[in-house]
Amino acid sequence: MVGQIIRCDSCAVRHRSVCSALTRPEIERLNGMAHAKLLPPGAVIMRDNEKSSYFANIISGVVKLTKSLGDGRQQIVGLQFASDFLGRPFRANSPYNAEAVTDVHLCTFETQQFEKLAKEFQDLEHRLFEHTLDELDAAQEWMLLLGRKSAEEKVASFLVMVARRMQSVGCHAAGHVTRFELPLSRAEIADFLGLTIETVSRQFTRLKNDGHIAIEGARTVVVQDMDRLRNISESVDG
Amino acid sequence: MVGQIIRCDSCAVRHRSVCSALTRPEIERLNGMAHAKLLPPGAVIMRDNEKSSYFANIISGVVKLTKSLGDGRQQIVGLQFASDFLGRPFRANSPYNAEAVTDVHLCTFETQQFEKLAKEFQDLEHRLFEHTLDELDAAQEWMLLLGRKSAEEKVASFLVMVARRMQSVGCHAAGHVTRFELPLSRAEIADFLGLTIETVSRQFTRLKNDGHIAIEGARTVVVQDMDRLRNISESVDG
DNA sequence: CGTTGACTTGAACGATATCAAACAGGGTGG
DNA sequence: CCACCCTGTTTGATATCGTTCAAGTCAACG
Repeated sequence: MVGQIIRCDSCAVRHRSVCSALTRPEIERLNGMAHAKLLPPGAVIMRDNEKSSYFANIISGVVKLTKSLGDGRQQIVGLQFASDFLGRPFRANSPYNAEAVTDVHLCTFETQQFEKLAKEFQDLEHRLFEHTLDELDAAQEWMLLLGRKSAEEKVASFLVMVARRMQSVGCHAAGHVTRFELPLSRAEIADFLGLTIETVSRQFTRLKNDGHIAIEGARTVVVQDMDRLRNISESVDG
Repeated sequence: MVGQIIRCDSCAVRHRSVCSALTRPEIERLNGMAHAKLLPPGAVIMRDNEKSSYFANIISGVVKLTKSLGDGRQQIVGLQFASDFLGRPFRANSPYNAEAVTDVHLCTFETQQFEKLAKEFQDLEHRLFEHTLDELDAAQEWMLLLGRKSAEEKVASFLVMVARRMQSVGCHAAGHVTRFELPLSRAEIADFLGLTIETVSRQFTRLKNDGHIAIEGARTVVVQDMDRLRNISESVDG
């Protein structure tokens, strides 16, 4: 699980992650403090209110960030994909649980070393800042969804978001059809949208019956018309 | 409305705002580029998706950040109080509307000048970063509320949050009683909690009938037992 | 006073939750 | 290879919470 030293040169997200802020000599330095980690689905990466000993870039896979109420109700407050950064710099404790959703490939850095590096190279801290701003944008967009959208709009929004962030497997050139795998189970989608499993399922079959999507074995979705789906997600018309 | 040059020395939030990161010579420089603004309730400060020409520290008052759907449904995605910072550094357009809720006293900075200053003084950018992290924490906490809490829990959470951020007017020393003015109307509270005006009103009278709070003329609330209210807001018990 | 706007209260409705059962696919042991 | 279970998903029936629609109250103000 805890792997060997990373080679930044051959890193899949070298130019998309926070590392892209670093110059040649700086990346060498980072190289020396990076460790690979391969986690199975369900593996806990960070725990709410507890100190985490490392930060990480996601090389591949999907990570969910969750918060819970005392009685077990849960809410996913963020989904992180390849090239995203995990962990709160300059904070003692994690404000949420982080858990691998798929197989996840991480590139980890010991917190103190990394924060020191961030202080030293302003561009790195700036990149972290930019990433945090993106997270804030996403969070506030999701607040609008959670507070004001109907179940159908929520599910449509979710599909649009996933389609945007997952690599599309189907024929992209041939037109507007897009096929992709859902990284989340129905239960996780429910936790993301503030709904129950049953309601999520019903909305999927509704979208299917209305001809907006096709479903292949619960996890694969084919969007017939992405613009139409986007309209549903924002309730542009009936 | 657009006022004169600010005197940082006598500023009420000098040591709590992002300015606290600045040393003597730096603050002098900021002093030169600051302009006071006094806005009435309802005044629009920034508009979703539009460029804003200035950043601002809130000297006094409350500002709401909102996002809307095409058909008018609205969600408050952030509340900003005295010493908070307004505006998204390093972003072309505002991701939300910002509107004065009360009379608001702002200390504004022209965007380009200010971003230049942030680039120059790393501590200032770092302070902005910290503030953004706080905003993200608040946003994710609110996602849990919007997605998973009942109407009663939402209203209780709102009261706890306001009590924490507004200056308490009542007797604080005498025990657990706390009296404060709500900065938001029922309609605004509804937009903040993802509820309707009617539901908010009903939950207020419920909390009142159950003896958890007293209400004086719609805008003033007296919390009888803050811990009890906090328990309701997190559903610690029945 | 009469009007206005913010808030509260009531009754009926509807969207989503809850409870319960059926279904489907994948893995295991016989 | 099949029967069986296990888990995730779908579907159905009913309940509930919050919304919607409609009055009604109250204080501020002209």
